[in-house]
Amino acid sequence: MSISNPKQALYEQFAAVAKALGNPQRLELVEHLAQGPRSVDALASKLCLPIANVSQHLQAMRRAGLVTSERDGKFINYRLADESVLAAFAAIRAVAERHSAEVERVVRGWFDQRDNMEPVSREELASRMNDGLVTVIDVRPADEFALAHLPGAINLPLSELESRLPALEAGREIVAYCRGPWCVMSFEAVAELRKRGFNARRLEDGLPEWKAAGLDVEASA
Amino acid sequence: MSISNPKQALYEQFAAVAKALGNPQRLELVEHLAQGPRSVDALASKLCLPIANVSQHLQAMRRAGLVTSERDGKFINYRLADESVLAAFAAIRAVAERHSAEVERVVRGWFDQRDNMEPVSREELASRMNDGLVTVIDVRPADEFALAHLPGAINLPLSELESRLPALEAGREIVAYCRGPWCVMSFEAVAELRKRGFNARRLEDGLPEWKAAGLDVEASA
DNA sequence: CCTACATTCAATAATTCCGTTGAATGAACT
DNA sequence: AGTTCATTCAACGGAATTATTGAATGTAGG
Repeated sequence: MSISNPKQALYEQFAAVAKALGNPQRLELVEHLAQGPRSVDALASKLCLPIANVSQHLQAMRRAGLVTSERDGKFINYRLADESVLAAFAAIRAVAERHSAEVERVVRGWFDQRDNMEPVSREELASRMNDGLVTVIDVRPADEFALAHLPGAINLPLSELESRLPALEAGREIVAYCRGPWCVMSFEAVAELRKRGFNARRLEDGLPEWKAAGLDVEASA
Repeated sequence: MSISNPKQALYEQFAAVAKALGNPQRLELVEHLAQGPRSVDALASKLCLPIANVSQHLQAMRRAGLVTSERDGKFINYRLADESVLAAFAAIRAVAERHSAEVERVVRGWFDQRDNMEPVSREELASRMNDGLVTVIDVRPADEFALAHLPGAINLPLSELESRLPALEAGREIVAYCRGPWCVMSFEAVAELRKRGFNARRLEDGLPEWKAAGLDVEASA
């Protein structure tokens, strides 16, 4: 940790950032924070982890400059430091996608039939939405939906999907999305919907990427 | 390492990639490999590290899918797996640049005067080169220069810079580049040239970024 | 002031990571 | 076959990371 050599000091800074991203739990925290600011407590219950554990991870990420925190009454809200953090996450994901047979394997585990599991791109969805050709469902929990969602999307949390299936118009194309490209909820939703005979596909990305691309989002009152 | 939960399995894959980048020495290896394929031995002597150490780092990176290796006679050449690795490195660098006061501090250590230390962008340099207005110097060691360099650049390794200064036309604008945006050699070169009264600036990026942008490179015979 | 509650801190143990050492492998050359 | 040389392997110790526990801090509200 000596600062003698400036070149080494630089690499250590860069490595510190990568190291802060080098943990599955912290990556999951990033994905949740990409939906919007959250308190330690809220994150802990989403991830089903001890609060102290989450707190420490968040502090580690703060030290590396990934997140910032702000007190709000009794709570402390963490948020992503800036868009570059999400970009870094995406870049790492891209490396993993190209290499890792494991990633492929996981995805295939969801779909026996690999045909037409291709996700819908942002651009494609945006144009279909304009034409009113598609029902967009947001499978995230209601609280995340309330903060921001795609315009016109209906909230159908995974836990309630089965019971609320009758509300969906059969035959109409359905596109499901959730937190991000590898958030498993939309995979599960599409698998479930297909099993029931719906014409369902997945949005390639999640809400954060949609927002980052400068497209409109809606918020509930 | 259990594969029970697919969501967790994904995050672990992603984390593994980030972890492989989360070490200063490995990042330096990435930067060198970005110049072109190298043997373990060549990398070890560039970084001044024990060979076994470098070998292990490279194997860790190979496990994470960052590099691939190929035997060539007695040597084993490692190379970056694909461009996405360099993109991930750049993304991490970007996070560090936004946050880290330390990064700022290091850069300022080189320049007392902060004015006109702004780097030249790729686009700007490309157009000036077309107009023949600028002398481009490549301050990397001769072997790296030989593999690939900017068209028309002259090789002036940092170690020989002082002795070969007379070869430079005074008054003409000089742009120096090296391995990448934070490779310190070009910082040092510019500082030295300025001290001698030359009108010198740094290219914002290094050779790998130039190549990745699809611009032309030259190679020596 | 006292309580409730969100968060952080401190201390611990289990695990993993890192660098070093010296031996083993494997290809090229004599 | 035997030698040389690049690389890898195996094993060790020290350092850092991680999850867990329980206590401490600090804010809000009665």
